[in-house]
Amino acid sequence: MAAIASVRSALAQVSLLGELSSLELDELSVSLRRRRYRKGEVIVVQGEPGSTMYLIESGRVRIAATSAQGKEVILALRGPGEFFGEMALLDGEPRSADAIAHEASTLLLLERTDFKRYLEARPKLAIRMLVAISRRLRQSTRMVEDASFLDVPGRLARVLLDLADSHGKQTDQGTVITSRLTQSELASMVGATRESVNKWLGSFQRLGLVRRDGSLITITSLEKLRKRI
Amino acid sequence: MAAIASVRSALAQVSLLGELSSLELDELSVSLRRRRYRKGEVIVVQGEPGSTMYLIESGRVRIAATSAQGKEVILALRGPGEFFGEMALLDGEPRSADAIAHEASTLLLLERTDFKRYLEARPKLAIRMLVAISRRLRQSTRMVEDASFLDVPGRLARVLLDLADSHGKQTDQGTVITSRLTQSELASMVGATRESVNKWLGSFQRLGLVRRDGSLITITSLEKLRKRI
DNA sequence: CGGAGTCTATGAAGTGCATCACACCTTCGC
DNA sequence: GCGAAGGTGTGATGCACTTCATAGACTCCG
Repeated sequence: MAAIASVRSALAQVSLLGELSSLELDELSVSLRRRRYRKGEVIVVQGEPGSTMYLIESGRVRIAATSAQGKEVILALRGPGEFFGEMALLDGEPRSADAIAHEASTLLLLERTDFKRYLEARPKLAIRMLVAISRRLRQSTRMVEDASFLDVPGRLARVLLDLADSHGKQTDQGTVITSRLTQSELASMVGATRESVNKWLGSFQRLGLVRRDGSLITITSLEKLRKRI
Repeated sequence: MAAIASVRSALAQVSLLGELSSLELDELSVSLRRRRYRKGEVIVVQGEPGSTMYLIESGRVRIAATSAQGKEVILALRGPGEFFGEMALLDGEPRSADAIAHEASTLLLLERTDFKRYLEARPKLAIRMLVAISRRLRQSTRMVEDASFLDVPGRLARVLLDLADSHGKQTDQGTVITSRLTQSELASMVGATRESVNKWLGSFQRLGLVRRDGSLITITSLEKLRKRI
């Protein structure tokens, strides 16, 4: 179990924009364990039973699923202040996806029994979680819509805009996507092949919608890219 | 406002397999309004603000989204005992999809203020909702996976099996899908064209996986169909 | 009843995207 | 600093699925 003071200070920077308030985290902090994960380390694997929920203190975690043929879909990238692994804990079903440390990360672990206890005692916390999960459901439904309404360039534009939103930083050049992503990873988010993503990224660049320096992508015009959806 | 006694009796049949327990519904019943919808009537439209949550007393409701080009995706079919419309209410965002009465239905309406009040006072209810929404999220992520892992026949098999699960009735012939669905509607659930669904349904029938009498589909072997995914 | 509207069936042609193949480039560990 | 591994760039070929076209069957209600 992590020392309360250190957890609390760690949470200070997490809680501002996070999915749980600092007050709620303070209360939880006694039950939290902290653990570091190296880049690429597997945190949770699809299909296994799970009794732990994870809070991201620092780093990034990739939520993904792998097909029988070894193809991967990236369902979400989660960053500091966000949580994951709550579903298996709530409905008792096996883990619905894999979670992998996308970069070196430190996570705070909360066990089912503690979680349930807090949840029952604190209606506000439960409502907070309801709101957070609602948002996820909303995002997930939009992905379903996009899969059937949009073609590859449209879905790519969407993914880039979403990344700009969640992992973007304003600069004079435009909005930089701070998470470094390979084209293969982008492809797994888009639901397309690496080759297609490569082709369309090139096209977007030629149209002046994005700029690329190495693997770093900058969106020069969010507006124009939005029209490309 | 519906009379308490009548609502309670109506809820009796709803609550057994439903997403909320009969106790919870009893408490809610004073705040519920009841309303009938004709087949095809629009209950909620995507993009509008919403402050009402709906409980299905009887009938079926189709949750769907429509693209700019007029194409429709059916995200879910909900039946007696299930609810919908809770998301806009929880996170305050506009409605994420349309809701249309798939057949003549009677719904119980709950307003945001009442909903929030109950939720804050009753942690058990909040947890119950968390579980229900978790399950939805799980289903939604699986749809995202399927969209990228499976081809049309695979997705069709999946949809048929899901329907057998949620709207199926065991008979000597196999599992009958009780909701009458046109091939166009099936196509909107599968994420394919009506023509493709037609073709593959035919193929499934020739292989002895399903049987069709008019628009009624019977799955003769769940096992074999599962292998076809 | 009959005819309009909707649903099913099926085949021919077109296309967006995956697959395959290969060259080049970058990065990082020994 | 060099070799291996992983990432990028780009064309050639194939195919799953859509689109388009057309005909017949069902159904419902005036």
